[in-house]
Amino acid sequence: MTSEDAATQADVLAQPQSRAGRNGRQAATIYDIAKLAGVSPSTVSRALNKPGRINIKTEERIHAAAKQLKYRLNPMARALPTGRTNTLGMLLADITNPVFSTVVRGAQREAAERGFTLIIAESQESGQREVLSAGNVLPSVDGIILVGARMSDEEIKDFAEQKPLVVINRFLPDVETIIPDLDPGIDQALAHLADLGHTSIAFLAGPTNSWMSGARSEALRKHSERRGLTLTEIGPGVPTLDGGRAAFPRVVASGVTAVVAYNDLMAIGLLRAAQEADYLVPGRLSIVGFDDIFGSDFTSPPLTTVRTPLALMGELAVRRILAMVGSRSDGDSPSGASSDLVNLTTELIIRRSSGRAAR
Amino acid sequence: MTSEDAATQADVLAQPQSRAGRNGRQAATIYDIAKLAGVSPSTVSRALNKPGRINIKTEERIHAAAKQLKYRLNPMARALPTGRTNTLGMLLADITNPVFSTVVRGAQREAAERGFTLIIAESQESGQREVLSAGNVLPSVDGIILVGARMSDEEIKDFAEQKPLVVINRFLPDVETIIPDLDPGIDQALAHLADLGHTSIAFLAGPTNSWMSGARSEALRKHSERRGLTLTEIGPGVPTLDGGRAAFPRVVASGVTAVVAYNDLMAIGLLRAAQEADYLVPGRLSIVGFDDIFGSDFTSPPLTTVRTPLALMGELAVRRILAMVGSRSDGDSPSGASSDLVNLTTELIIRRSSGRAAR
DNA sequence: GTTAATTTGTCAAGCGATTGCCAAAATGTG
DNA sequence: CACATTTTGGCAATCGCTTGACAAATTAAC
Repeated sequence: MTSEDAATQADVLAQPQSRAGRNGRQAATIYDIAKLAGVSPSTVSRALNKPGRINIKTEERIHAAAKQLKYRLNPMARALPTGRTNTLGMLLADITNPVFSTVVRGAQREAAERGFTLIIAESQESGQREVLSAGNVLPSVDGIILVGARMSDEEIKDFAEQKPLVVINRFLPDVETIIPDLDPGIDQALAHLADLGHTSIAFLAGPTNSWMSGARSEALRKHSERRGLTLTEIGPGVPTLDGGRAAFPRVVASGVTAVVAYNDLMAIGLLRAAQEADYLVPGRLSIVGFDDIFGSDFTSPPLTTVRTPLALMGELAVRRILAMVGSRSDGDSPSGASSDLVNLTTELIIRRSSGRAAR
Repeated sequence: MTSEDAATQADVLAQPQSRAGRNGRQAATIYDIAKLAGVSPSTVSRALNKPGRINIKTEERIHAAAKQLKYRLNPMARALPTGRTNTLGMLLADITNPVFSTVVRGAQREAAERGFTLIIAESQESGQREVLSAGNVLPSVDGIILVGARMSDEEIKDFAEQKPLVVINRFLPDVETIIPDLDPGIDQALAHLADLGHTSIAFLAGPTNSWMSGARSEALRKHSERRGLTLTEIGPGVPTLDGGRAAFPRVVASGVTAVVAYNDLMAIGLLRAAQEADYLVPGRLSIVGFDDIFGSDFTSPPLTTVRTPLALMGELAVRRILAMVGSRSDGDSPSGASSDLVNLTTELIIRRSSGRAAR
């Protein structure tokens, strides 16, 4: 056995264990291209990434070879030396909730447009699971978007130190956040309710660990005081149809004529409970939701709700992250990334679940 | 200086390492652990992946070091030598459609449970864009799930040769597919309609490039013939609320007393158009949808629809892919992966958009 | 025609894991 | 106590791509 034979055999052994198993014609690498085009791999890499760095003719030859071999860059392999994965992670509290699907949609489209891939993970409303998931995706993404984070401020900050991170629907000092301006929508809602003669209203709160529920409660309190309305808080409750449903008895007991729910899901749940109890909406009870999710205009009566620019928020989150990622290496765009040309405002959508107050 | 001192000092040295840019204390690697534990990197790798392969005491020491450094495995780095990414790609025709969100939910949960990550991409109902996305995610996933694929059979097969692939809601020979059994639901729907005195019904078709639309049309035709019902097909149309809305005039013109729509979105759109035109549902027109998406029971009247086990299908898709991935290397589970203990059946959910036929 | 400046492409060292092969250490056997 | 086994851990190559440093080739300048 000559040494060449030995090499050959070693070579054979080194082959990735019969990777052509059940399926899998092997993907072409830059080495294959290099061989075909008669250049070195590094030249291929340059031809593909730094147009102009090498001779135009070889560049063309390389591109041709790449096409011929149906070359596809391996993102994992690229990620190793560069540290950039071109992937973003999005953590949702609950995929089931249409609110989140809308945010995902906005984010996904924006990410795709910028050539980024979106990974999604769900925490199922648990802070613990959230920390876990975040940790899991962390190494494989360039940035993380938290939607309705359930973990603690410290935990979030901890992650924010490791990778660019933006939080949707929750405020945190020193962390990029995306929060719509609640004031216009809430003010309109309260004005609308006051116009209809309501003087005593209730807020159907969401989970305690939801920052946004607190914010809505707060804003509601502020504006109702200003308008001289009485505000009762019912809850906390789970932010789902069932959560809204379950609150119905307490709503009735509270004696209010109007309810603003933490979100549309709860509003709709409440609405249905009311209907099942032949409790007229809006005759005896006006209901206002939050977010204007898909389907909130299907109900009967269609839901009056404070619309939140969900898709836009997802989009914006991606843009922010990308700005952070970029400025990390390029040091290019002056850090004024947070300057929003976009205005994240809320507005009241009046439909028919709100009406004149019963007396 | 004893070796313990050395370890301690190594500990100190292992700190910050100044690579911190704008953010980013550097993630610990197995090399860091190795240094801290006083072993070689390969030993660390073994300790972490092949419990029992090394001495229990060193293994413990390594685990302690890993915890101390908050070690997190880098999936990219692992993917390179192993070829396995622990990531699955899911391609949707349209994220906006609640049908798809439900499938995503099922898939995401199952994937998470099995320790896999889900990447999602959207083709926005375009075959071209779909091929592109598929190609893009291909190198970074262990398998691909296509939901409502819009690309050609050949293109799908092409991808199927490169990576494990399963297709939801579309049939293709020689490719793993997940398709619910339409017969029970459709038969029930037709029986229900016939019972109510309808003799002439219409199918509101979806896009031509949707295999599922064809399948539903086909099954409808088969069962209505058997029952002696007249079936008209209206369409094709876009599978959205607007698509359903747009079809209203043609439905009226066709003179049928009942319509089965390609999906709930179209059904709901049609329903709303009818209401706006004061065309009574179900008084003058009965409407049956498909899928039972979120919100289809919110409408008024609530939608009668053929339910599809969407979440289950997503879940199953993940299980299938995982079985394929597994059998590729392990050669473990006998290829009877396709044996479904699960039954993917459809059933009619009777609500109030269907009623006695007008004559 | 010689030297300086510029282009173009190759070398080789990583990135963070995994793994076959082998040597040293520990254990068992007669 | 010498020798055969089994454990345990390290070496080094590899996955596919990027990139700083440098040499060869080409072009420009004098």
